[in-house]
Amino acid sequence: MNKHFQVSCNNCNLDAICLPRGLSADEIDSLSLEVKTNGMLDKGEYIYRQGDPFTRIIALKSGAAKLVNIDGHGNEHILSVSLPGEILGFDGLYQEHYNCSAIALDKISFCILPAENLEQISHKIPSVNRELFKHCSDNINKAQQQIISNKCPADEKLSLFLTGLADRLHARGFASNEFYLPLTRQEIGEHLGLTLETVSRMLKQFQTQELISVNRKLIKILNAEKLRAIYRN
Amino acid sequence: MNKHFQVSCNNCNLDAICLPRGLSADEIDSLSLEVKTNGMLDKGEYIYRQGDPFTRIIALKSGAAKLVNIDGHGNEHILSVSLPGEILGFDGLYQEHYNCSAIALDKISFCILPAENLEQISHKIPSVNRELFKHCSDNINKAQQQIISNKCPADEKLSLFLTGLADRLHARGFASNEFYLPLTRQEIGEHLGLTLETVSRMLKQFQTQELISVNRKLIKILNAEKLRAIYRN
DNA sequence: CGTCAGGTTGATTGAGGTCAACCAGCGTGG
DNA sequence: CCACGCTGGTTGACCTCAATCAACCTGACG
Repeated sequence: MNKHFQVSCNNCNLDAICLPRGLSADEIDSLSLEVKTNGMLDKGEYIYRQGDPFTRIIALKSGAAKLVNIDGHGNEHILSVSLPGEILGFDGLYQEHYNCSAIALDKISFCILPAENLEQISHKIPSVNRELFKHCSDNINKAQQQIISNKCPADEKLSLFLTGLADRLHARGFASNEFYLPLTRQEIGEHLGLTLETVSRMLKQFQTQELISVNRKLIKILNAEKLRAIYRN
Repeated sequence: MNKHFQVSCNNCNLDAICLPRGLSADEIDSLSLEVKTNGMLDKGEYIYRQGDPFTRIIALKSGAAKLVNIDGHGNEHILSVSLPGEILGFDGLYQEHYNCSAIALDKISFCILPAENLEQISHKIPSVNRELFKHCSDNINKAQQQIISNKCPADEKLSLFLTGLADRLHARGFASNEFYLPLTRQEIGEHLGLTLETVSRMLKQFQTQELISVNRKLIKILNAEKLRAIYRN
């Protein structure tokens, strides 16, 4: 029975968050056969590029990535930060070309669902189809939250960003009150619609309020309640 | 052969934009059997409500709708304005509850794809499955564009909003240089992240520059080129 | 040790929010 | 038919938050 010696869906520790969520053992087995599990990239490398033809859906296994769009003015926008268990690439389905670039923030590993297999997998395993839709819907929800949080003041933006990140890390079994944030101040700003100076000042402010402590890119949340409360006013 | 006397996918004038896009005649026939085509609502009525359990996907047939999310502060955010041929409701798939309310801006008519039929349709007609994914992806793309355009100055926001609307109307065969915008200044502001006063001032500015003319909610685009150029700086 | 990217801090400015007054159109009821 | 109130819209004065510009600091690395 031990057909798969590599780490794959059926022995992956992310099965509760990633595509296999809610699938039977048999279904996960079938899924595993279609998924390539050997994606690896170093920090700064591209998983896919804005404008590239759509060739695959990606499941992030370890590390983190950013989705970056370059607009008509040449300005970079970080649309989202992706964590292990999240599925990237749905943005490319509509126009058959990716709408943004996915770039590794860390050394990352990931699984690949080739576009040409998508239809048959969906057809063969209806529950995978359902999960793909759910992840797609999750992307819509996250983007909508992003739209909303982009309209609030700088301190609330940063509070939402940090607590949101902590929650997502927690859901994946990582430490959530102390984590390494693999983004520069510039990048945090590009994500939240702020300048790097404002990000720096807000982080300082949170530190003097003893809500967090910051050591370069290591963030420690000291008072999660009060940090969350910033958004609620 | 004339099995369907009601307006349905196989005799709908939106087939090139809506779900039937790219389907064969037979496939459209099968799809028609699963879709309820008799949705009707008056201005201000809810198609679905934020928090409601996910029960259906909606295809807007005529009129316009807004997607509204009410945030933790009680503030309304208009996530998008929907036009005929667009598919609403994917936001509810992930959590099995709608993430926002869909509200008629006009007298509208729409088609309904009941959630309980979704999986079997997708399975029976793979090309419908593909189209559903594409529309889902389109939603992601539009949300991402929204995130980006929310970061630019007020005049660029309004320019993007008006030209984007004109383009979408044009693609649906409507007049695109003169249209009725069924939103108050307040609502335009809630969509673009501006106050109603700023919206009013920007509309005025565009009028004095003779880019548009405004009569209450009737917008006439006088100089599309220059209007577009505002975004490009 | 010099260089350079990333980060902090301060001074100044400006776009857009806020507050407030006022106006236009419109349905209602005396 | 007009007075009334009400919603939506416009306009002006003022203020605030975060952008901008600039100087300087820090740690990593060749």
